[in-house]
Amino acid sequence: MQEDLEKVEEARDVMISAIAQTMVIYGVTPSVGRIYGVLYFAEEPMSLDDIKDQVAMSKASVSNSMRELLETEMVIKVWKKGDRKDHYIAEKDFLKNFINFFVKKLRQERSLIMKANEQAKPVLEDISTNSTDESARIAAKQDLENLNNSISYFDWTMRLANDLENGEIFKYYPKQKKEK
Amino acid sequence: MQEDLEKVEEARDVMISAIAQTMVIYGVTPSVGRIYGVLYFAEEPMSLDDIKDQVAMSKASVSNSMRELLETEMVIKVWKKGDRKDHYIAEKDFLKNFINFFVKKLRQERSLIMKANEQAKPVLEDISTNSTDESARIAAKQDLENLNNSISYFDWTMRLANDLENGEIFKYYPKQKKEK
DNA sequence: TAATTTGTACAATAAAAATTAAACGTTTTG
DNA sequence: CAAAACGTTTAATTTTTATTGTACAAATTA
Repeated sequence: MQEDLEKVEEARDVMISAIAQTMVIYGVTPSVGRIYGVLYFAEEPMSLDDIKDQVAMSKASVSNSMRELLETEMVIKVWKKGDRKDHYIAEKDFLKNFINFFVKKLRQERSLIMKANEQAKPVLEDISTNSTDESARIAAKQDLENLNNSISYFDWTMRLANDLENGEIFKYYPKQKKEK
Repeated sequence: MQEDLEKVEEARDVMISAIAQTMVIYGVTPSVGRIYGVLYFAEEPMSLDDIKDQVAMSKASVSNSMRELLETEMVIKVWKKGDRKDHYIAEKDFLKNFINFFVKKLRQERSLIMKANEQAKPVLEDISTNSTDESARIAAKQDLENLNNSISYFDWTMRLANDLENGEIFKYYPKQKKEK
């Protein structure tokens, strides 16, 4: 059957679209998602030009997208002997991708808020104990409490992030569903 | 001290900016983040107009932002007796917000991919067993394997999402850091 | 019931982001 | 060493997204 290969291609396109849309949910551009999808189904490493042809984008765009995918480690670069071009393959382990992506966000979040907290905390502590303005004292105390709550939130997310990263989480949530 | 209140205001602004930036990481617009930040530090429920004045945006914009914040349950609507306007307060529990947001994304992701899988699976199964075209059979088999891997990925994320939602996760990752 | 107030919908505008074409610096090849 | 091949950078363009002003419907008030 000549058309069977085409049918497989069609099925792949459906799945590639779904993968791209999924990635859009998490904030990447549709093009980046599409490229990852194409690489996901590629039977062998693809060069920039291979990808460019398949997704019909400019080389510059593909190059930028690849940088993003490499940064998040959803794609890795490989060398093909005898070929000067860079080649790329998709990291197919969704769980690994998910964890990479997610841990990065959690750390970024913590870093942002903690930086602000460190700036605000001494000011608020000073005012909450020393100010002669009662309303300022009250406001400062309230804010300090919120601030401390946020710290314990990060304590929690960091425990989660660490266990996601080092695999401890799989003690509680094993990868393999029990067969029956 | 007259200026102490101003210092508290400044400290709040720093933290509001950090909160907004954090939310941007997770894909919301800076304006939405800013509004949440303002509500986070509000001492009482605020009306649309209150918010509009404080963030210097159009009423339409604030209204749209509120819809988004209500959908993700980061903000809730409350009624103030004797006032016709709607009033809003921020859900301050970061952990709750995080879980809400996150579980939603995981479910959305699963739904998208599963829909594509359901479309592709029967086609691929047919080809992989019945096709007379060997290369099509091989490709289809390969794709089916990937597809099954993705299903077990979702099995995992759904176990996690459910436990996040129903609080079981706190058995393994308790909220309170042990005091010492 | 007419006049106000409130929140939202909608079309138009403004702002931001992604995409491209062209130029550039490196590296490789002949 | 000159020419060609790669991949990236840059500035300009296109596309997308967010924001606004205006108009509207529903509810309230006088």
